[in-house]
Amino acid sequence: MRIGELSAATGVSVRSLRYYEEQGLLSADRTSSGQRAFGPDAPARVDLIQDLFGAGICSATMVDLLPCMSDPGARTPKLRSRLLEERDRISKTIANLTATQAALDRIISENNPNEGRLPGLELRAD
Amino acid sequence: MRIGELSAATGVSVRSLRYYEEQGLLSADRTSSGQRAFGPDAPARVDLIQDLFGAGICSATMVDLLPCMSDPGARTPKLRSRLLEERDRISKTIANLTATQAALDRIISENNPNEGRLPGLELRAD
DNA sequence: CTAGGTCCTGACACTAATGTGAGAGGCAAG
DNA sequence: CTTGCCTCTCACATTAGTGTCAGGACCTAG
Repeated sequence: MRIGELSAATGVSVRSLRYYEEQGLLSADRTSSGQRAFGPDAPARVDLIQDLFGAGICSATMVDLLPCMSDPGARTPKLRSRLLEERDRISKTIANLTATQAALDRIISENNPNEGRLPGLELRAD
Repeated sequence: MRIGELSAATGVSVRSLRYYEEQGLLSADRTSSGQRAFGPDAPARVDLIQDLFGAGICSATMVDLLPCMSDPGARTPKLRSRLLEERDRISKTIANLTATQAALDRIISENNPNEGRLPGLELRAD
């Protein structure tokens, strides 16, 4: 699979895919002429990388974590504690986001007193 | 309240406070000599700003949103839809994070088969 | 063989928030 | 007045991921 195909398959830019490889998140064989040749599980790998990026995990951390994600045999105590640490960080982020979302909801309902009411029964705004 | 006090009160660096003011997130009077003088609600405002930053809302968006957060009278249809949009974005982020957290949990339990077991009853690792 | 589309590397730009440092001025205590 | 700490502005650096451009090499269709 060439890089353009992988890009099309995942929706991730060619530039980013090269970056992922550079960071050691993604491995690719090379053809004799030097072009990248990705294996069939590359798209799933890219999807996973994107999810982890979305969770705010940086590439350096991913480099540490990824080996033990696909291969439980790669577990070490340090790696396990690293996983727990990240899980914790995500938990805290979720808690913060949930609180912020609740705050926004409060503001939204203040700003829109008709929320959830039937049309035609709007409150007067003034 | 001078900038150093506000920094101490909130745990946010002086540099960041100046940045918040520059971005229009935070207002400060000036003394005749040009030093910033923050009002008594500045700490709460800074806390709010920090929460929103934590939720991944950038300063430009905050500039739009903040006026209608403290003042429901500032509501406009555009502002309301902006609020809803951000609330939605946060919802999606929470969903993604929750999924990622679940994935990490799965990996953690694979990596740690003794999770939740009583000490002394560990499974053999090999 | 050639033309067009794809790929390569390398380098520089951008964003957004924050760090850091320089040089200058403010202000309160001794 | 001086000393020491705080503040001011300006400006450049950093981080991480991504965009974009340049110059060159590859490869497949015609």
